[in-house]
Amino acid sequence: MTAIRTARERARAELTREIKEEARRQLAEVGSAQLSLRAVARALGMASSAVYRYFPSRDELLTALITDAYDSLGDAVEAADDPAAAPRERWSSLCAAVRSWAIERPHEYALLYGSPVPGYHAPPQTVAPGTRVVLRCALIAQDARPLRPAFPGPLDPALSAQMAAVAAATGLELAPEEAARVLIVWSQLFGLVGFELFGQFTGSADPAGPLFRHATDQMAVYLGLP
Amino acid sequence: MTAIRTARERARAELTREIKEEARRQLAEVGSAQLSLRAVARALGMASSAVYRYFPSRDELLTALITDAYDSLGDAVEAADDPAAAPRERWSSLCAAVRSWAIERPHEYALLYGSPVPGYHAPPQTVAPGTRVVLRCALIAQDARPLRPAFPGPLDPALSAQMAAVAAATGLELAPEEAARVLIVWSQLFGLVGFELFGQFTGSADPAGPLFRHATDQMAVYLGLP
DNA sequence: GGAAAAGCAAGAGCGGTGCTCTCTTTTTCG
DNA sequence: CGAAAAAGAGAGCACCGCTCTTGCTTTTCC
Repeated sequence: MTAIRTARERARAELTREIKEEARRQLAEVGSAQLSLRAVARALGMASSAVYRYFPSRDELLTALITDAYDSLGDAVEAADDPAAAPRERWSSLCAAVRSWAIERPHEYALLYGSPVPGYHAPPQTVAPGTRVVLRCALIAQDARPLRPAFPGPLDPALSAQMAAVAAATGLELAPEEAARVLIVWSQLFGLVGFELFGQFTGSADPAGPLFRHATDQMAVYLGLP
Repeated sequence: MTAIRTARERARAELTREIKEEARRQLAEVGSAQLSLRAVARALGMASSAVYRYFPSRDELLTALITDAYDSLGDAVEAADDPAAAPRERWSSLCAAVRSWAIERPHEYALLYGSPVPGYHAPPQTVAPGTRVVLRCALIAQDARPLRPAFPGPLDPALSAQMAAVAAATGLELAPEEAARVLIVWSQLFGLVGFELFGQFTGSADPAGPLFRHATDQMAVYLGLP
């Protein structure tokens, strides 16, 4: 967080914030691919070329929205998780928080977990905030150790090595098999949310709330939470 | 399938096919939101306005690509499923087929299961071909009955009613709890594939093949396949 | 304090897009 | 054959991302 010293810097920070705010508003209305820098500028009463002083391209603006969204989701998830609660409660709360966040901001969710925006490749700086949710999942699993045994079956050596590397890199105390379970339930969680948001459950589990709660309960059991 | 009688109708069908073909080619290169009707027309050596005689809008062209893609995926999945094989083999083959299909056509996969195309809402005619994969999942489960018991826990009455309605509508002989398990593993499957394609496993389960196989094996157990 | 440097807003302009309209040509069919 | 239907081509509209130039303001530094 760099300190703001001059009035110009203050104005710049303020306007940067306003641009993102307006962009988020339009994103919610028309979606990421229809998000127009010119329209944002118009809404803010400035020339379109002026916006380029703040974001060098439309993709850079989208990147800013992505990192903000990851942070917003991370905040929501971490706020919903009470480390003192029972492991299954923690897991249910996390899942519900992800789902609520997604339902309230479908377009932002799509920005994070839908198709990568066309022609756009996620820059490295979006990686760190993007891991907060899965880290929280892993933390819940770690705090709940020893986990109940999983389905039997040996772990592929390659997978085992990957999981050991992840645990080492993140400092988590999780056996490879446990880390794999975390990744599995994590992807399952977002598979469910994505399917609900993008209409795949239309006509079957519709509304998807009951299936979601049932599925997350089952995932807690699969994960081995006591 | 309406019969083609005149030369004009034949030419129309042929050109319709060529437009879709070229559009698919460009889709693979630049993604759905960058897909340009004008560029398609240019590649085909025709005026952009002429394409509108075949597809009244860009969205209609995308819809055609979507239904084609659903059919292509459905074909691949059904071709990969040998009803005479053991249930777990059937399930593994289905999962592998979905993954292969997706990896070979990431942009088409994104069109189906990524964010809905901006400003675009899936028209009803895409619903039917979109259910082929989940129907095949359900078929495998049905053929494998009796399924091994799931994790204990009562089913929410609302969910139970939804699942019973689905089973009735599709003619599947699946208990509500079993139908719910099918939906869960189905969404899990696409959660995994989507995460791999959209880069969420980058840095952890990377490459994602081992995790994918492990996860699908576990899902087969969860589903209760013998 | 005042000049130089840096930052900023605005406008014009380029090439691209989806889509519509009009005009001409080609094909079909009574 | 001739009318009607279908198809192609081109111009044009409004919008887009992005660049460049032109003035103006603020900051910086001597």
